[in-house]
Amino acid sequence: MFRGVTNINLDAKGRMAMPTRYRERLAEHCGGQMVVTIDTEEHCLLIYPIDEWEVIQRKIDALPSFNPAARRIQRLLIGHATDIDIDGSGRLLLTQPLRDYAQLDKKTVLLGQGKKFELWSEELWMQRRDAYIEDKGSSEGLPDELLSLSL
Amino acid sequence: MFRGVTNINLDAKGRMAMPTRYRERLAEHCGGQMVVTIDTEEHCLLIYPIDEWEVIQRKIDALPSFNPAARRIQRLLIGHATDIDIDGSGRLLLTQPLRDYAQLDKKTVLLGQGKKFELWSEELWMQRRDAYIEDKGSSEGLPDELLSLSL
DNA sequence: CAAATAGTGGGGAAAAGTGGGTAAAAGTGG
DNA sequence: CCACTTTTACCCACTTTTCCCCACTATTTG
Repeated sequence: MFRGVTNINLDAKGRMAMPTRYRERLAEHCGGQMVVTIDTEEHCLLIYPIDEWEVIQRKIDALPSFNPAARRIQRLLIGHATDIDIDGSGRLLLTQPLRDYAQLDKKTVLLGQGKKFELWSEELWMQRRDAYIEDKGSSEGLPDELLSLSL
Repeated sequence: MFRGVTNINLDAKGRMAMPTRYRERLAEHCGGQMVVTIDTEEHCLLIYPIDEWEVIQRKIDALPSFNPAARRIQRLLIGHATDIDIDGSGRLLLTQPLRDYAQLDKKTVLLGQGKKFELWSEELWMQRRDAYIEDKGSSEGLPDELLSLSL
């Protein structure tokens, strides 16, 4: 279970140093093999350990091909999914298309999100986060599981 | 069950000394491993023993990814959840993002709240507390469990 | 009033982050 | 098919930050 927020600077080559506290787990869990793809709802990247990703890809593959929404998800998610290994210094080399999509320059933010990570441009994340915080109390559309949640 | 209110000064490095009366319980209960995250409705921090937190995270993780309200909670709560161990002197080193969110400078207030703690900036807490006291009698919207509660 | 315990502050070793440089590999064109 | 160019990946060294530990001060209690 990943969690927590980390500010990370990409270097001139577009490499992202994975925070050390995750590295050991990732190394033993999947040998540092990751899959990076895009979030279809937000301009951020999703970073999965390869085994977690494969489970998800199988589910997406199984969606009905003639449903337009399903096709959209398939093309976007699977189409952008890129295999990237963590190098000897614990870094991920992000490809140009991925960086472009999420508008990543130097300053980025990595969010632990359970079985995956999200990578945001710092600027975009701040905006999104502030919007979310403003948004409190709007409890329409909450799933029942959430309404009964006791924190 | 934690309870009670304590005034605590953060030091120059942003460290918060956990009151001694809680330390022993926390040490044997979870080895001093804590998880600190933000409250999505108020500008304060939530501090959980790690085992309590893991239960909550599993529930939140399981929420549907395409529900916007669920995404909001996931990004805010899990995204900000930071693993922090109590150091040899019984202190928690709070990260910059967490301190920023709750507007913590030096003077803070720690509230025991059952299975978790809340940490407020003293100033914000005073305001909030006064507002709550003013607000008495507004018993609309109380859940049934509360209406039938006998103190 | 003294001793013990809690609170506070800071310094330094170790680890993490960062930035190239070079060698190998892949791609391209003649 | 070979040679040249460009890209990729791996490695090493340097800088910065983190965190751990120790010492000092304040406060409480017997």
